[in-house]
Amino acid sequence: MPKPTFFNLPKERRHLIFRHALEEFAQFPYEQASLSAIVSKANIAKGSMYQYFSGKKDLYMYLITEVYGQKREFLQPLWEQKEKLDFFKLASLYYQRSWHFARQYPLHHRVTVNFWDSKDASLREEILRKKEIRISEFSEMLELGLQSGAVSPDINKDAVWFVYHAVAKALVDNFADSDVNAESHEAYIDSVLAVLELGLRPRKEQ
Amino acid sequence: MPKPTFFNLPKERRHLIFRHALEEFAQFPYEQASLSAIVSKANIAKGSMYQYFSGKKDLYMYLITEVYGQKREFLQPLWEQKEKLDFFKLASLYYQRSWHFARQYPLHHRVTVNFWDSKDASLREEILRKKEIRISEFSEMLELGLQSGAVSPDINKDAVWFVYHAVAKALVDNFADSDVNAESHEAYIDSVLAVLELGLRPRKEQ
DNA sequence: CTCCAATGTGACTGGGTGGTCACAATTCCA
DNA sequence: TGGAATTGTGACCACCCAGTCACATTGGAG
Repeated sequence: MPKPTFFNLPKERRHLIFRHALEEFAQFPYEQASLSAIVSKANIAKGSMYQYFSGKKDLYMYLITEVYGQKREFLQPLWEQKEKLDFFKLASLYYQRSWHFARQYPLHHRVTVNFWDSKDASLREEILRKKEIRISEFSEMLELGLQSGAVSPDINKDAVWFVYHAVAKALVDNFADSDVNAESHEAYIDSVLAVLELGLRPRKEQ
Repeated sequence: MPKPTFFNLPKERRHLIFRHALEEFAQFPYEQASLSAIVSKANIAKGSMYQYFSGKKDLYMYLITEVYGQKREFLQPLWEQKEKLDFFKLASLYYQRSWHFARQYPLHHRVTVNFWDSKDASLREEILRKKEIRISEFSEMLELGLQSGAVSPDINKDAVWFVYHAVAKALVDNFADSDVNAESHEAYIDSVLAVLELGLRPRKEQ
């Protein structure tokens, strides 16, 4: 939690700090990121930083909540359509939009990736908390798919979550910084999701 | 490449170094791992290390090739059966065995995970090289599946590779250190692979 | 204008890092 | 046994880090 002093700051100064923290933690995982580098690039005295935050981890956690908050806002519109669309269409939109977020805010994206990959023990619980949220959102989506009959009732739900989570992570991680053009990557995302939808075994129907 | 001196060493001393390097690089990614910690735990003078290796990265690359060599040996027997088994059976065996490797040699496994996740520019090319190898092995497997008719010809091959790679990575990474019992995790692996085989959409046949 | 609280500052501390080097110990062969 | 080549050593260097603290600056209320 930032100290009260931080919130008294003019918003441009808060922005300055946010921007440079974002850059540093996008480039390096928590342990390798350097507070000294942040203050030096932002032209802020080291001591000032410690008037705003109790330490490196405090700054980091502030950044993380801010970044995830913005990501949530970005994805929000999608959830409002969840009743109207079938599972596969919703999944497609969801992962398309996640990729667009990564594309539009590459620094935010890299921060979340570094955070997610972090092995630091004291960060694990926060990571697990966020994972729980994702699981429950996905479960809700999947449940709707099952009820509507779009998704086969024979499958193992945990396994489905696992597969989608793994694939989505790879889909976003691996292409955020590549210079593929948007339409072709959107098509690629859909062809990956088609594999999950139809399976590898040939289908006799249709 | 280690210096000649290293290979003149009695093998128990080489083992000593290997063991402690393994532990350190299993626990920390390259940048965070400490050469000082390795020499101190192994009771070896810092200077000696620099008689064996030209630096930290040299030691690391030696460790990486060693670890991947051992993993390759471990998975070798599987490839000899590739002509006899169908795609899905082979995939199951392959990922089962990968998991067993991670289970049996957790330190080796963690080293490979840290290596794979590394963002260091000078390590990237080595990572890409290893990725190419995996891709070509998998493509071979998939081609056999297509020829035998076990795999639908309508799918996008790149997308299939992508999906399997992502899922396999998650499957091994996330459960290597958990204390699940072996049989139940083997079953879980198969249920995840079943999702990929059959797809989420209900099948009318059967 | 005065005074005091809030904010800004950067030299400094203690600790860690990879890498070096002058020298000591050992090994091996003539 | 002598002497050269190989191997072992740890104090030391320059650098970087998170965090501290005594002090300077600012700004607003009375």
